Amino acid sequence: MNLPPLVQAFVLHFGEMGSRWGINRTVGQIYALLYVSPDPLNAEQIVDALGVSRSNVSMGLKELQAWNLVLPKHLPNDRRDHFTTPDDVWQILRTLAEERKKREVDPTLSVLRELLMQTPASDEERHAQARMAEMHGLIERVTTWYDDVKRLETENLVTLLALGAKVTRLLEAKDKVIGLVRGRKEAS
Amino acid sequence: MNLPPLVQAFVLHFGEMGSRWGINRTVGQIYALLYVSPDPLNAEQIVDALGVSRSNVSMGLKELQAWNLVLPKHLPNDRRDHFTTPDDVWQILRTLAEERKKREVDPTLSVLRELLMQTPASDEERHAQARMAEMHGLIERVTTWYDDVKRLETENLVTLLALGAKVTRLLEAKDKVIGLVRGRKEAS
DNA sequence: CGCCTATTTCAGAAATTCCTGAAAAGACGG
DNA sequence: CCGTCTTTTCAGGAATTTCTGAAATAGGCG
Repeated sequence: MNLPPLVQAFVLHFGEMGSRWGINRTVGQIYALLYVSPDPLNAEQIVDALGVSRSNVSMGLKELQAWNLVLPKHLPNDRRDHFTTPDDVWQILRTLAEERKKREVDPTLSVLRELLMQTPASDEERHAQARMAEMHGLIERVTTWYDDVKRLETENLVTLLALGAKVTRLLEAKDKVIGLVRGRKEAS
Repeated sequence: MNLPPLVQAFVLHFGEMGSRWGINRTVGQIYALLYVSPDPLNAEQIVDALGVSRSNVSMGLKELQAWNLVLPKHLPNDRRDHFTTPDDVWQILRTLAEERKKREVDPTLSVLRELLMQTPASDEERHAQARMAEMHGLIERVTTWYDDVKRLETENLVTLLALGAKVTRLLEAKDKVIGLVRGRKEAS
């Protein structure tokens, strides 16, 4: 690996974190490299920068494209594929949230729904199903909230986050706040 | 494995999802089993239910306790340790969020801070550092919001989630809403 | 088409993670 | 402090994941 120290430290960190994030070291490193790179890179440049095999880079890029975290970009007068990460970090956050939800939450939600349809055959199953219903209810509430929030423009998302703290404090005097929102809604 | 069909399906699913969630199959299965079990279980019962080795269960329970997802519970007249998951799913969500942040976000935040302190030695490093600053800013905003929200009582958290959608829509007419909140704050 | 360059596939090697059985350590009552 | 029951540790085997090099495929261009 032959990179400026700052870039190298960043790339190595992403490689190490890879396993905690459900990707492998090479994929983490490729993403980090593309993220900080001023221009799109081709596979050969990634091989040189990271010192891994060409085929490993090919597979890594494929996976990153499946995650929508890396895009192919064609340069004029160059047959080779070049790759970049999207510039906008807020868009990256949205993509990440969406993909992780798809992989980590949706399958469970679907299994829960299926199991909740079945008729319990014993007290033990009845209790288990009640617990599954609690879990299902929780996930539904959170994902419903997420489905709303994910549509926000970046500007509004930032505002919502910044506001979050304040809304939070107001909620501690809940009745008052609910009255306020109701009143406002009727007035508008 | 000898479990009622509903429970077994749930347990097997958690086992399969384990790898996507950064835990191994056995750990996922143990958690699922304890989650739907009406009473605390001891290690031997888990071994019987899942058909894995005693030592594997011991290690799995240790890991789940490190995640604060499983608690030891002592039954009277029984020397063996028994284990449960906390009942309240909202508390489970908080724990999960906290632990994942600790493992998946905090180390990166700390590396980013460190790298942002350094003086770039080239244009390439300057650009890389600017990108790291963008990432750092994003994570800070999100975690600041999270730090606020995580303190909420369950009741208020549920309200915030349910409200989320509505706040969202109001934000599309941002100036108006900001005026509203400012006005309210001054009035209170 | 034939040639050249770029990319993907894939079998198996390498590395890592997971799991087990055996042994050690711990905990308690007698 | 001994015997019994329980839990933990850990070396090494099993399983899985990752990575590589070689071969196959693809995609122009003349």
